[in-house]
Amino acid sequence: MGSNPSQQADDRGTVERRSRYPEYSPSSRRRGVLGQEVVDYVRELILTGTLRSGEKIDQQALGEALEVSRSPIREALVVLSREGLVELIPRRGAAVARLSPEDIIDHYALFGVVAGRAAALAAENLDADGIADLRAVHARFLEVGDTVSGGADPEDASLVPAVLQQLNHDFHRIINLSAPGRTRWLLRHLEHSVPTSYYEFANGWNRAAVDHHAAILDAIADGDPEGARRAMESHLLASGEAAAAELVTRGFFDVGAGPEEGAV
Amino acid sequence: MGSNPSQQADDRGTVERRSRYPEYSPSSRRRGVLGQEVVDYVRELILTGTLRSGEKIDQQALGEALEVSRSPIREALVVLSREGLVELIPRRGAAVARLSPEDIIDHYALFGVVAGRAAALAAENLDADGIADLRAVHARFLEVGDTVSGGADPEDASLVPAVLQQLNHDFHRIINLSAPGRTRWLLRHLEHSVPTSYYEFANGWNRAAVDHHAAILDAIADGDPEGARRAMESHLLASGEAAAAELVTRGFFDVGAGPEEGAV
DNA sequence: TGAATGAATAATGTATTCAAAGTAGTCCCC
DNA sequence: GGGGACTACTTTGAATACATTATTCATTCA
Repeated sequence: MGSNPSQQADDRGTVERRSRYPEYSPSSRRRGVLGQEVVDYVRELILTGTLRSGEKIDQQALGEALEVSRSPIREALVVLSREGLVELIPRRGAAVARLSPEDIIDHYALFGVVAGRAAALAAENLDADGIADLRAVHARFLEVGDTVSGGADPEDASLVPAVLQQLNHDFHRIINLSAPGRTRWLLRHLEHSVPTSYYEFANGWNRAAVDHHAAILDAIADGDPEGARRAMESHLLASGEAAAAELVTRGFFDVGAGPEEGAV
Repeated sequence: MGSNPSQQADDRGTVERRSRYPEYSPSSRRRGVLGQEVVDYVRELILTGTLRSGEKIDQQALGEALEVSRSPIREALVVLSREGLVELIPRRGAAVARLSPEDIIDHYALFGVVAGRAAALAAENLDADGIADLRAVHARFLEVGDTVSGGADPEDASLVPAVLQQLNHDFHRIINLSAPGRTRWLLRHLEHSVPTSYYEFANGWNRAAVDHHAAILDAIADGDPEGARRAMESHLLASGEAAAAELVTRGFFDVGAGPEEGAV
């Protein structure tokens, strides 16, 4: 039988004393996309703050936690380094990138100018159906937003952020669809490589988002590219400020530093 | 090639008595950066058109050509796929991305909005020294540009594109330096992942570039962020059109032998 | 006492091996 | 003669093995 991959992690008795990496249950592990799976896992750890800024990433330990070899781990780290979430230093391994609040704000500003281009194009090209879709999403967005500020059932309220998140995503997606392929490609990357989605709608600032979206929608419906661009840019600038502030309060930027510096 | 800016060669100044020993840079193959070497090699092949659009990339053959194993090859392909130069299909391998002229134009437009942001910031923040540097580079640019149109020594003229290329790079670099880190990071990526630098100054359109640069310079010197942004955007839009046209004439977009393709 | 040196240890980068999925080509059946 | 299924070969993705470099830690010398 030789080397069976499943016999590598038979030592279940060995409680992971040093495992910094949460357990991972492979939903359905397909060959050929293992690296992508690792990317998603590590990105989640970084964006949620489980792995701290500057913290070293141990390839072997990570591989053991996910029960994969170092090959896909390595590929994943390369991907994340290209996203700017991981710093890769030759012969010295990988560490979580040290992002500052300014980086987050800058990132959103970039997001803004690119999404602004998409919005301008949408103002020029979006057809009646698209605008109708946009209106529908926005109406629902406004509705759910009012629910939360109207002191609704708290049990219900816990779901609100996720719903808003989804609606927000839909709103932007409709706009972005009228942009050319390369622009959409860049927007996807910019969206994924920042701890955006996790916190944007956790607090009350979605009220501002509603107003911003309204302005964007109006400009697009009016066929006003320049107005749409400006509205989208300022929307994301404000989002960036809010996100950075939120991340500060969550200690996202606290440095986890290198080895043996856990205390204090 | 020579472009190995060594990531972030920052704070090396910490005391270090040993720092007086000269650095030894092995011209031979350094371990630890093989992947990067492969990236540069393959990117060159793609951007110069040696590898055609859609052409399949054979990992093993590539590894034999470079005398490395498939591990660094694989990492390199992941990097290139994130740059959008290579298409990676699970279980089916890698192929040169199928870029269209529209993609190139779109890419330059993106470059434009991001570089436009940098230019706007430069108009706000660039100090007198920076503006002086910018003027100096531009003057030299203009001078060399006149040389070529003034029917200079043809032997000399063959060097002109490279010089213009360098001056162009310097011009933009000065501007970009006043942008925050994340913006510079994105600009670097946008610059590298397109067959820009190889052809931009091969023909006479540098005359247009001179005018554009002049407009950008004026706006920055005047402290006019919006004007600088617009000038930079239209500069890169024009550059994109020119680059796409040039690439068409060079057959860059001709489809090579891929899976179920070509076969005249 | 403290820095420098060198061995021991750990982790990284690269090569190699192995299993599974893809591809091509042939043969058989209709 | 054409189409589908089967087999043999190729190539990929992942695991393991190996070589080299970083790091740690104890020891020595100033």
